[in-house]
Amino acid sequence: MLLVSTSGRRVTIHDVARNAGVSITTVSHALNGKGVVAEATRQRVLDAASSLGYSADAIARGLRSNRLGILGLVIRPLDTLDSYLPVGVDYFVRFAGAAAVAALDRGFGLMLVRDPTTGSVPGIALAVDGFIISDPVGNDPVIGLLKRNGIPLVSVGRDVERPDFTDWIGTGTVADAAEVFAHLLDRGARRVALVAGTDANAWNADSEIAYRSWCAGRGQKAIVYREDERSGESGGRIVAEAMLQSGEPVPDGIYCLTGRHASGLQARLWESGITIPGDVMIVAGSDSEQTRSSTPAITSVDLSPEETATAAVNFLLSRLDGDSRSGPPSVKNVLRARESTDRPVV
Amino acid sequence: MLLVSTSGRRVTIHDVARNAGVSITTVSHALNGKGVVAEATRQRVLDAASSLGYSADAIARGLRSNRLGILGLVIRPLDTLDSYLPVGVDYFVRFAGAAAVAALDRGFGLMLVRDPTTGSVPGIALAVDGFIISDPVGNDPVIGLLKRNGIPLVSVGRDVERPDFTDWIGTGTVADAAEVFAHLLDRGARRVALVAGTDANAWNADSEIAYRSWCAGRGQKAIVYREDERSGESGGRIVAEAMLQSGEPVPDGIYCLTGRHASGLQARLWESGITIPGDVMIVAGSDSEQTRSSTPAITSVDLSPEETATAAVNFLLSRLDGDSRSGPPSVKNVLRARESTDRPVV
DNA sequence: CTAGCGGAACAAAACGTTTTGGTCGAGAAA
DNA sequence: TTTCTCGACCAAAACGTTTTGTTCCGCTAG
Repeated sequence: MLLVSTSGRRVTIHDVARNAGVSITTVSHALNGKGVVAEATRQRVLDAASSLGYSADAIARGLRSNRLGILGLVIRPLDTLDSYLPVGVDYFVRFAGAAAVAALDRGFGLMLVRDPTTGSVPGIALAVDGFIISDPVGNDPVIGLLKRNGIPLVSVGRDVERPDFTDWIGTGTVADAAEVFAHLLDRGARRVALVAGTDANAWNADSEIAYRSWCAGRGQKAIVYREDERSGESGGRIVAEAMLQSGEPVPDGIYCLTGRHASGLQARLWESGITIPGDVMIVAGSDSEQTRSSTPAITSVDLSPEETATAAVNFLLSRLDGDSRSGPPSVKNVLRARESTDRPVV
Repeated sequence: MLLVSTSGRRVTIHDVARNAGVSITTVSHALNGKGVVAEATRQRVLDAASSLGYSADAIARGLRSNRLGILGLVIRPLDTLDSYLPVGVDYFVRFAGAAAVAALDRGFGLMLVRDPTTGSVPGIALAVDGFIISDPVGNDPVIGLLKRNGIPLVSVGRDVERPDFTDWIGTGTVADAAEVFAHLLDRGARRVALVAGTDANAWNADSEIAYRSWCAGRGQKAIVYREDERSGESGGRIVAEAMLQSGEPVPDGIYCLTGRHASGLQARLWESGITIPGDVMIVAGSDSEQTRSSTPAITSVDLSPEETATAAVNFLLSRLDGDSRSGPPSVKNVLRARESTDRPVV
């Protein structure tokens, strides 16, 4: 005997119950392994469920158990723009994509959300199970909003002005910087400059801190340029211009965080007769299509977006499971050496 | 008098009702403009709601009205890869980002979903209000699955093997091709080749159709190369190699759909002493960081991801509103002329 | 023989909405 | 006066689950 669902409607737990000749309670228990059901009954329920193609309605389940099965993702650097123009797109699409995959693998969906503090947020945005905030700015209002609403969250990169918030994943910024400086030093650089962005996030802040302390340790004067992330290659050219006009000798090693800046910077220096890596070596802080395809190709830090995203998802889910002990995972990035620093080690 | 919510719990419609001294029915009606409520009462309810900071629970609403407030997005070309490696990242991140923004603006969230036909899908994926499928493959199983489940969907680019499915947004593929060929012809190309990808989507298929019919119209022999999208720049080099080895003269105009192929193709030709645009002109079918930053910069079709995504969201939402008349919007792309075709018009 | 226990099942409550189908008056039409 | 209509409001059902509390029954310990 096979009673099909009552009508053309979605097949519900009631249909399964009727089919298996038990109550809906028993069905729920059998399917979720909750109560105590006889093995024979359990089998009967399972059979009925699968033959009917039943799967529990996620919304109804969400209503009852306050678990929707969705994670929210806010990529803050993309919020500072009017449109989602390609600023370090390479990194962010890989990050978002990998986060989606990791979430899916764990049975969750991933919802892309724009800054939920501006204007009206779809109510659904605050109904998700937890949030990942990528690269929060200082004292980030998004973190404030979510905390106020009691929504679990985890960030990628710390909030530099919120020391009490510790649920963030380090992105190896300081270690990366150290590796870059060592790389440049090994190849003979003696006057290393830093080109940072202007967003108030941990990447910029911590890179600069690492740089200054490295300078201090070597007795070198710190040379720091800052340029808006959004300005892209032309911003890199502006920095190059500033270096050329500064009256000081051009640095012989440059750590330029943003890939697009690095590309423009290199192009401009090249045009003014400076050879790379002969006269100046350049390292970009974020590997991208651009640093790979520049001529010469630019040595870059591969920020491991896939690993970072997966770690972020796992970290958030462990928090959701009530595990508040486990510390944040740490991700190891790797420096991709290319022609822009292709000099013999001294 | 201000009665606060009963406890530390979420503030519900009951709290608002109690505060305003009306029934929850009236609150619901007042807030949604549904029934008929006296203006004074409506005000009272609105005040109570805002003073309590009430907003309806999206999940409960979803359960009752079968509207979750989420749109699903599946970017098919990203599914053919193991990881979300940067294949035309430029286009897709802009597309996904713009879709998220457009959805948010209309009060919806955007959920990123991987191919829901493989493995177990989170139930929530099938609970969303509608789907956007970007660049479906022929007879796409994802479209099949969604249709079977009665979930509204819209695709970007048609399913080439599903002529009965008409809810797709054209991406101007044929018009783009025509413009490209005219551009090349105007600048003296007489032997134009097409380099397509291998994915079974409309972009590849329709571009080739347009190309062959253009060839037929001019009595030119069609020269078509196909190369896996995933192979990136090295794939472009492989095609260049094939052209050089073919025994035939190298084409004097090349329409290469994938940006990364175009970049590698150009580099390889250049290395073998062929000048661009002098000997060969190249046009890429998809504008990207790469085509912009190649040397020489490559003339490309700007696929207008922002406009396309916005159109897709609007189209889907109009379908959700039950408007089945309005045809799909059409998006106009623009050809960005650069150095790779910088020859005088003959 | 009876009280107690525990396995197996179920009825009903709960989650927070929206919607259906009322009730209750007051004024208009007959 | 009676009947209708309509504005204003509300009680209860419904959405599809999960969870709580209960019942039933057979068995064992006393």
